[in-house]
Amino acid sequence: MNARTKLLDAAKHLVWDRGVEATSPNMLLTRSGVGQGSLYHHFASKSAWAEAAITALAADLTAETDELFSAHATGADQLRAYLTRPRPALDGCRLGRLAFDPEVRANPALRAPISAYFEHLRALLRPAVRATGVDDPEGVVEAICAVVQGGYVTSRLSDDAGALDRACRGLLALLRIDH
Amino acid sequence: MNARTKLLDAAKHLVWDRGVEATSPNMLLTRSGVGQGSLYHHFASKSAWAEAAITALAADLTAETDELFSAHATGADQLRAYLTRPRPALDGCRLGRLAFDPEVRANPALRAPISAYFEHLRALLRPAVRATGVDDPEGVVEAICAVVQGGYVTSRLSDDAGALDRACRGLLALLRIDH
DNA sequence: GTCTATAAGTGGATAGAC
DNA sequence: GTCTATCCACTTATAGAC
Repeated sequence: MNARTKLLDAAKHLVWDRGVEATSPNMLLTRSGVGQGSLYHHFASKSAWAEAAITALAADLTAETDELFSAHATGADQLRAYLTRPRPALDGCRLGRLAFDPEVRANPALRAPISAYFEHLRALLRPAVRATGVDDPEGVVEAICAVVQGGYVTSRLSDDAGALDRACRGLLALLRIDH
Repeated sequence: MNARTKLLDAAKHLVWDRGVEATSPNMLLTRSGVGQGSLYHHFASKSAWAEAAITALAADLTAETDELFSAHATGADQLRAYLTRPRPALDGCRLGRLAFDPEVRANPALRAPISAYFEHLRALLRPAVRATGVDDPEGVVEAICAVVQGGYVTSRLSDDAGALDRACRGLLALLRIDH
C-alpha cells in the first residue's frame, strides 16, 4: 500500500468522521502514518485531498446504491430495499453529514460530487415512486431522500440508532408497501 | 444593549451560520463589536458562550413550535401547519445543523438543549399523529421529524430551497391530509 | 467592566537536503 | 518520494493596568 493510497484511505475516514473543516493535515499524517513531505508531494493543498476523499466516498456510495436498485425488479421492491437497508445511523451519511461544513459550502469543487450523488439518487427513485401510483411523485421522491438524511440527524442528536430505522419504517407504512 | 447581550446575540448568529467548531472567539468579537476583555469577563471559555447560544436558540425554537401547535385544534391541522410552515431551507435548522459538529458531539452540555427540543417536538407530534389513525404512529412521528431535518440537508447540498418544500408536501400527500 | 499585551499551541503550508 | 526544519497567521486563552 503506497503513501498516496494510505493518505486517501485516511482522508476518507477522517472526512466521514469529522468533516473537512475539523480535519487538519496533522490528523491526516497521524492516521495514515505517512510523513509531511509525502503528503505535500501527493496533494498540493488541503482542498486537494479533501476533494479526492469526497469524490471517492461519492463513488463508493453511488456503486452501493446502484447495486441495491439493480438487485430488485419492481419499484415497490426497490423502495423497500432502499428504506430498509442497514445504515450506520450514529456515524451519519458519508455525504449528507457534510451539508453544513463551512469548507464544503465555500468550495464548489467539494460540493459537486455530493450534489451529483443526490441527483443520481433522485433519478433512481423517480421511476420506482411513479410505479407505486402515489399522488405528487416528485414530492415523494424528495421525502424519501429527506427521511433518510433526517433520520441520520435525529439519530445522532438523540444518540439513538433506532430513530433512523423508525423513520424509514414510518415512511414505508405511509407508502403502503410495508407488507 | 449591554456587552453580554451583544455577545449572546452575535454567538447565536454565528453558531447558526457556522456551527461551534468553526466559530472563533475573534469572529465573536468582530461581530459583536465587543472587546476581548469583556468577552472573558462575561464568559469563562468558548464552551460557555457556545452553551449559552445553543440554549437560547433552543428556547426560541421551542417557543415558536409551541405557538404553532397551540394555534390549531385538530391533529391534522397541527401537522399541516407544522409541515407547511415557512423555513429558511438554505440556512439550515438552528439546532439540527449542529448534529455533526465535532465540538457539539464531544460536549454533552451542548447537546442537551438540542436533544431536549427534539424530545419535546416528538411529544407534540405524537397525539396529532395518533389522531389521524395511521398505522405505526411512532414511525410516522419520527418520519415527520426526519423529513424536515433531511429537507434542510438536501436543500443545502443541492442549493435548492425548493427541495425542503417538496419533501414536506410529499409527506403531506402520503399522510392524506393535503386537502 | 473594559482595555491592551502577551503567550503556548495548532493550522496550513514552504524550503531544501537526501 | 520522503525527510526535517522553518514560517506566519490564527486559536484560545491569561495577566495586569485602567
